[in-house]
Amino acid sequence: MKNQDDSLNHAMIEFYEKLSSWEMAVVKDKGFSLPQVHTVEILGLNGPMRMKELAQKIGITTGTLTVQIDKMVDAGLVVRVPHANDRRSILIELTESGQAMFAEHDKLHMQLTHDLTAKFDDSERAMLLDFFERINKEF
Amino acid sequence: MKNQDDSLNHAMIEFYEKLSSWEMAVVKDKGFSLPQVHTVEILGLNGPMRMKELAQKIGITTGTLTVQIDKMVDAGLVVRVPHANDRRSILIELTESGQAMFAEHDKLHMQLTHDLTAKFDDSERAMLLDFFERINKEF
DNA sequence: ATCGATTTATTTGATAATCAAACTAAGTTT
DNA sequence: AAACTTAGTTTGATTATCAAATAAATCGAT
Repeated sequence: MKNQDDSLNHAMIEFYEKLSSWEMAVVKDKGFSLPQVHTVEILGLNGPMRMKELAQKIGITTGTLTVQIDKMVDAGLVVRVPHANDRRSILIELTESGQAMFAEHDKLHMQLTHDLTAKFDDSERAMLLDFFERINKEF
Repeated sequence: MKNQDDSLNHAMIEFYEKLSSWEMAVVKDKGFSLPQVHTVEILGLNGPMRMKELAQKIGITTGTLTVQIDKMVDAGLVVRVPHANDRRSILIELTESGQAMFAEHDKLHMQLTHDLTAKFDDSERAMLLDFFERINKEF
């Protein structure tokens, strides 16, 4: 099934490109930069996280992230808290204001998700969720 | 079904974040910048495109894109060709070398897609493709 | 236990990406 | 044809990014 694999691959890439473009547009409308929103999004979904892990998830170096986090601390979005077991590490955590920003951004995503799957029936939507969860597990 | 909608939304975001992270890592390994690969990817999937359309898809201004395309022309990845009907516009088109880069990058995506859906059976994979295509159509 | 190697985060200096605004040229409208 | 809009480029300033150097904490192997 070479052709179908190709189609699936390209459909997936197209989805990624479109979501990426949507995200850029949404971010620019608000007063925040893409890395900042990205950070809020990741912390909101996964909870507090070490610098290194966060940098890997975003796909930037820790040096770059340090600068970004500095700005976000100044903006009151996140705080640095010491790591319980490893004194080299710190955890980056959303403040209440950061959580509010996550909630607001998440709402936009929710609306988008809703729109994109408007023509799906309940069982299809459940299947789509199952597919995404299985794919994410493999990642 | 508020909870399920939430789950679907977050699974979708998680997928996007992971794909985004994967893309960053892949790009950095090669000698090219993210915008360059992004451009090649979009042109490879959609064919030649005007500056404005390309900028919108990437999510940057045309001013920024002009600079990027300059570099990519120098690198031999793309060419500017005049638009047939509108002399204000130009089309950005992949060169052979650009197409080769797309093919190589696409291969990596293909491998990823394959790995992520390794545990899917044929009918599930077909359904996933159908879902993605319907979602992309709504975007 | 201790010394060397590794890991974590930060800092620094240089480069690259980005934007907004001004500009040129080509199309569109009235 | 004059006024307006659109497409792409240029410019000047800002921001993001990296690689490499640094400092502190942990780990590992003797």
